[in-house]
Amino acid sequence: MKISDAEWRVMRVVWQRRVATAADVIESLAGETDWNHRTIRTLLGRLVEKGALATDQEANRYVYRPKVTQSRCVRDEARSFVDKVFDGDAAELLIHFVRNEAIPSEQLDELRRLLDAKGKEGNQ
Amino acid sequence: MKISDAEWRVMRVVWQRRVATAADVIESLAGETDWNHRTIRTLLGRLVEKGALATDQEANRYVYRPKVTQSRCVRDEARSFVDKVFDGDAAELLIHFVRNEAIPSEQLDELRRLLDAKGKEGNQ
DNA sequence: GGCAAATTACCACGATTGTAGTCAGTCGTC
DNA sequence: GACGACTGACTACAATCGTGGTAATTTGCC
Repeated sequence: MKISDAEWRVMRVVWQRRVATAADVIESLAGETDWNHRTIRTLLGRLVEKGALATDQEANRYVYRPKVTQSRCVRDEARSFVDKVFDGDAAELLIHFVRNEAIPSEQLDELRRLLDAKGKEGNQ
Repeated sequence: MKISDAEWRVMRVVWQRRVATAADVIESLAGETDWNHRTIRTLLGRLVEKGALATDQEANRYVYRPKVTQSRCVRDEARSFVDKVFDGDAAELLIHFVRNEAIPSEQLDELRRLLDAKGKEGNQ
């Protein structure tokens, strides 16, 4: 299941709120985008078709909730990104980002801890 | 300039060889894909239109060479990926990958060195 | 020197994506 | 109880993408 750029914006809102009506999503995105509300409704509909969201009827409208987890989608998306750009070599991607992106120091520390843990686990 | 998944396969070949004829690319990809040679020629043409490749006429055919650097494209692609999936937070991406991907130990070491260097530079 | 193979130029076609519009029902309000 | 606001259903439409076909030209080879 392939979630497009615009659809990711919508999914992130629903993942964050856990459930949301169309109006909720429209309101959440009003600050970040200038999308017409119809655009957002279209995206919600497509996400339901794709199986990324499920709906519950409530009164006269739908309540949307995620049918796939965010971490699952992140994994898939990351995998296809790394396949495309780094020919599947995730370590190359990491090296690229560490070299090229500003990283706050707490997160640097967290990364060091993760790397150390990974080193110790026998790096399978 | 947006390079599609299929186009990336082609670009990676040209970047690696620095210059390549269509036949070179077709041969290089023969092992990895089962694309028709016409497909690859179409992709090469589109990449020239997009300004990602330049051509030099040589005898009766073209020699393609990159017009954009790989690192530039990697940066752009990585940026839009991290915007889409992690809302622009590159550190979150790194943490995700370190957690979820197997990384050979030499690359773990390299990452540690990079992190240390980054920590010392005053993490701007 | 004629023919098969390679090459470029141009066309095709269905799927997906971004970005809405129309139509028709429902519901709260005056 | 009429009307405007909100909602979902369906439709639209151009751009991009994956995938490849046709036509025309060149060219190496027999």
